[in-house]
Amino acid sequence: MTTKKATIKDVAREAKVSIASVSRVLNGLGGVTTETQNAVRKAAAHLHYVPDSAARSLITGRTHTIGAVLPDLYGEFFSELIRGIDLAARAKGLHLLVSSSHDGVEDAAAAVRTMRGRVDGMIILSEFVDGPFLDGNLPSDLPAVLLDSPVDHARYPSINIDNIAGAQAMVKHLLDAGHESVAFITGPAGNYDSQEREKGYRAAMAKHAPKAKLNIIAGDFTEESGYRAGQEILAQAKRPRAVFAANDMTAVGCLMAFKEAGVKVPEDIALAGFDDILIARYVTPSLSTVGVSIADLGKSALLLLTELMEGKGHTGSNSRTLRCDVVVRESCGAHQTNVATKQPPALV
Amino acid sequence: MTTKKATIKDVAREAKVSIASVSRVLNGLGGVTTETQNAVRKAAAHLHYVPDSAARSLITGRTHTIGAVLPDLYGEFFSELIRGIDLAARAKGLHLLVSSSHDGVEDAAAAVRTMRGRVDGMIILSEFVDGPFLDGNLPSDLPAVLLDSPVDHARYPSINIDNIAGAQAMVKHLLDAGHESVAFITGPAGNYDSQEREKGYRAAMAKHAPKAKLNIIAGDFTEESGYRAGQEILAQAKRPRAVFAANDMTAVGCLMAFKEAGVKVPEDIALAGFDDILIARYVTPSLSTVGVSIADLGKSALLLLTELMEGKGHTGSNSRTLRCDVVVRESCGAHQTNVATKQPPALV
DNA sequence: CGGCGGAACGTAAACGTTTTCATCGAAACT
DNA sequence: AGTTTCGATGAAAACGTTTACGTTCCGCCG
Repeated sequence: MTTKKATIKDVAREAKVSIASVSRVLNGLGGVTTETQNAVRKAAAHLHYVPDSAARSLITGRTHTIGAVLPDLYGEFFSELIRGIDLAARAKGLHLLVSSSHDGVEDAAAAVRTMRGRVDGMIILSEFVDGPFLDGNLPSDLPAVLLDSPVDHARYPSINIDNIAGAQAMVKHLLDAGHESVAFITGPAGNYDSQEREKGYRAAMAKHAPKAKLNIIAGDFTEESGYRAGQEILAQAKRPRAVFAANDMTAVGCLMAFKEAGVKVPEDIALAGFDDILIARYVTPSLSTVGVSIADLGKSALLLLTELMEGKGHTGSNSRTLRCDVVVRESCGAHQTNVATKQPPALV
Repeated sequence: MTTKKATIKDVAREAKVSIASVSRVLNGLGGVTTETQNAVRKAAAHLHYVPDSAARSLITGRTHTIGAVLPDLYGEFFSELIRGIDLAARAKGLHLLVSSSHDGVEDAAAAVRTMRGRVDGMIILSEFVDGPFLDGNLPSDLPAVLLDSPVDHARYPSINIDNIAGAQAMVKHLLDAGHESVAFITGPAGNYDSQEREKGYRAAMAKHAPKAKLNIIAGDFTEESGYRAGQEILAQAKRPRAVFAANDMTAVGCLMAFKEAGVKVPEDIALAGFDDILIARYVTPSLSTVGVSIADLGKSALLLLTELMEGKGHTGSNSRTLRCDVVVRESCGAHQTNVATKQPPALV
């Protein structure tokens, strides 16, 4: 990195060709002798030439950058998501412009707007986006994919976690483990994920324990709310045999309440969460939960976005849904080589 | 977002002025009548005009974007760091280009190079950077600040966590709590943070327990290595009364080994980590540790970077160091309103 | 041998800004 | 009243590319 930066003109002069030829060679457009190709490459290398991305963007209209607009996520979710997006983006030769920590509509709108013209596409994860928001803040020709969003917009596909199936599977698992009554602690009232998970809970109960009564306690995804919900549950006349919290932090709070009251988990009451955050493995007892590969979510989003960017418009049905898995640990009472639930031997 | 995008010419035509005046108004350069100002603003608003950032970058040479190059960090550290940087950047009207998950020199070098020309400055956190790396991959006129790096480069300042002081404080705390012998579990051999923390351990021991023998076990920052180290410690002829691990994950692994062996923490042996990751609060017993405000680290880095970008070059001494604090929880045996270690009443 | 097609290459326009410089008029001075 | 000064404005250059279009040259076919 010695002197001033070399331009395409310098390369052209050094290689004794026109700038058009330099451009052709460096972009691999063909129509150039191998001879001049070599001359150009040599000159470019010699001068440490790097094309000016601003000039290029100006004329091509492409930035080779995609933008990610994210809310104030908890650590792990955030890092995994970015990791997934970034890795996939790099593989496609794209840069990643990040704007995180938005906690209001106006905040998110501002972020989206300032990215205008700086990106070729966007990945948006925000509970505030809806149809009007998108129509009002996104240039109509900018490809975008929505993450974990209920909105079904004609122009923008979305990728969702299969909350319903995941919750359903966990509730079934609890039921199968012999806990005939299971309570559910919700997330914040308007939250999409929470609503979906509740649907899963209801569906599983309806299907596998039709005569059991539903037992739904309000929470808001915080540890604090889980703690209160736990106390509430202990105060109930007829305690449930198991508790399924809408996310892991809530479950952890609930666990604290149980511990404090001397109620044993899972012996007295089983417990499960959703998300499989890192902490889940380290609380005592370790927390059974529903896991999602967040990195895959990010990767899928980017891949879908690049498809959009490469012309094929949103056909209206390219939304995808990502499956999630029950991860069994100690808190649900069905852990380890449990002889009772062991599989029958294979027939061969 | 109705039609095609409006350019400065369109605004000029609509406002019946020259493009120069439009530019002047929109950039607040003065030398324009309030009358024309209004006309321009009105026209711009009417056309939904947004200046083309590529064209602007092309001529001004500034991108209003800063780049962050980061390794494969664990969740919380990563998200907090980005959050700190992003928030500070937004406050300064800067965008954030992220490239994460680098696990090799070549990887990091590539990331740095592709950002060339797209950013006005860089924040780099990588164990691979050293003098030659910087000289070879960074344009000489590009401001950059290093995070948590030992390199003392004339051109690039760095911001470091005060590992030594933090470790020293924790060891002193353990000693003060009555644990006369404390062992130390290191991080990976070449790791800078680990080395600094070890220095702190040695310094504190030398100062506050000069006759005690040093007891250093090798680890590598992983939970697994902590587990092995824990077993090793239990096998020692003369067990230490306390263990200080170079990071929290190691401490957690160590804790698992102790639990498994039926050794009680902190009664039989006290334990402390470093980093204050989220998990530290949730293990049983909760882990005493040394906390750092990572978000502040990111924020400081950005602020320092903007100073560099605003002209005042690196004076050679604008490296900063961020203090960290002992956070006392259960595992060190000095928790709660411990009368023995209460402060004497103030003299007034 | 003349015309023609195509490959290689160069010229110049275009992208949308910022910024220098010249112009113009009016106000302010002598 | 003539001249100067100054503030507001516009014309045009410049930034570094890509790309449409022309030009040249060569080989080929009729």
